Amino acid sequence: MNTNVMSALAEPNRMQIVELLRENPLTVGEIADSLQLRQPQASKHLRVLSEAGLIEVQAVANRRICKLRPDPFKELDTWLESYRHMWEERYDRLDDYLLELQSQELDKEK
Amino acid sequence: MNTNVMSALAEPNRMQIVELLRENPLTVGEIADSLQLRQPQASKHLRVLSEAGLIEVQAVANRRICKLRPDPFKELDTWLESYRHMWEERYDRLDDYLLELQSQELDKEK
DNA sequence: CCTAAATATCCCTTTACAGGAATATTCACC
DNA sequence: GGTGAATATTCCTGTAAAGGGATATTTAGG
Repeated sequence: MNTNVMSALAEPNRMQIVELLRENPLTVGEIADSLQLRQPQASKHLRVLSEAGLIEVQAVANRRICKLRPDPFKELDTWLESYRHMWEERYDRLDDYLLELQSQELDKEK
Repeated sequence: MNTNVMSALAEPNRMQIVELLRENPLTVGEIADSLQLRQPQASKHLRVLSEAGLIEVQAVANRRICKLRPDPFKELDTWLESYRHMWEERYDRLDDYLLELQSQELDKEK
């Protein structure tokens, strides 16, 4: 899985930006206002989100409209797919593992 | 969404540990070997994963068996749910937003 | 008890990154 | 062309976190 996406989302302000943009696209200024960020910090966070492919930015006059890109979310969803069996089926291979460890011990006896 | 989980997964080695543990539980030493990590670094990464709730550790003699916990993955899945409409339905409210911006302009005219 | 294996912790150094403040850039509009 | 609004960029500083190395801790086994 792409850790760039993860680190982009690991910063609380950026996570909030993403959750804001879930509703609808917003300009840089609107984002800064909503989250009580200074404009330069908002711009910096948006750049990180953009480089991670999480948002795309469209210039309209002297504003930039930011909107989410579906791709990284799709990828996250696909990635999660391989973990879903953990809770969808019974999944606790710990017992098996303990047995396996034990048999390794037996092997060493020889 | 919990950014602790995100930052835990943002570190490439920890992401690899998680993907390793998807297969089956493993001891600290096995993880270190698999990923060519020195044992102290492996322990440190595992502590971070543990504090984020991503793994649980069970002591068996002088080994620690690490296994994934489903909860954070479930939460991630739930969180993703609210983004799924982006690709499952047609979702491009940019046009709407541009119209909205325009009408704000018109308001200013007065 | 003593030893070796498995693991955790500590200290140190380096690096990445977030925030603050100032400044540069771009654009619409008069 | 000059002005102000929206945004980007730069520089600086502090801090958190990762890796390396050494050491402490726990446990089984002789």
